[in-house]
Amino acid sequence: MNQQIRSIADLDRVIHEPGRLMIAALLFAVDRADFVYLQHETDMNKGTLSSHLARLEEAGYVAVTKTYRGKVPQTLLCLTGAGRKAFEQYRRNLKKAL
Amino acid sequence: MNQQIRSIADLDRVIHEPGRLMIAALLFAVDRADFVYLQHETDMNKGTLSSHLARLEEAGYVAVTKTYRGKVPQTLLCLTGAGRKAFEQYRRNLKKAL
DNA sequence: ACCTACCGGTTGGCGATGCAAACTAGTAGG
DNA sequence: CCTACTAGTTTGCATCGCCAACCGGTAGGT
Repeated sequence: MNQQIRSIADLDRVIHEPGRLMIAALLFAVDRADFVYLQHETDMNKGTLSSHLARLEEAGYVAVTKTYRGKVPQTLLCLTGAGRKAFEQYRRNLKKAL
Repeated sequence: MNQQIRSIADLDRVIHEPGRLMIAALLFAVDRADFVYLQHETDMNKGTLSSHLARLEEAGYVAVTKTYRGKVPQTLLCLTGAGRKAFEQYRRNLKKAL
């Protein structure tokens, strides 16, 4: 099993899922975003977005902060250190492979 | 929804699955391989490999040729034109995104 | 006060998917 | 004949992604 192929087999499945990859890529770039922004940017419905965020949080890759903007609730998301690392590692692996 | 993110959402799920991505990358490089070679190269068990190959064939991305090497059966795999195209498109999309 | 509509998000149910164990078909050796 | 091996395929299950329905709260209309 050669090295390029190995790096594909090692891809982090949490990040690999396109929905979550979009989220990770966005948060990696902007560092902090709210739920609604992500929803529009990724073109996912709320349910899908919510479940992907839950998965990323559970993996320790994003931090979720619930707050209020005036009187309306707002959920803020940002990548954790582990999240940035995982995303960078994921990118390296893919580059090695392709 | 910006362009980089769009290109993630457009990733071909048939190719995106790591098991199949390995197969596609290998076949893209070597152009023709048999089942056993793929199995060792990808480190998948036969069942997994078989089902991924079936999916790729059904998508029209790989051509499956059953033949014999002496008296033992041998299944040869190679990427079709559509397969090469899909793989190249997949690579372009990822590069745009990362 | 009540009703309706809307915003921000979560949960439930279901169909699709990946995976490995079990199975099949044919070959070779004892 | 019996056992073991090669080369794959099928079956069953557990997980996953996705959308619809739901929930809590706010704002506006009557």
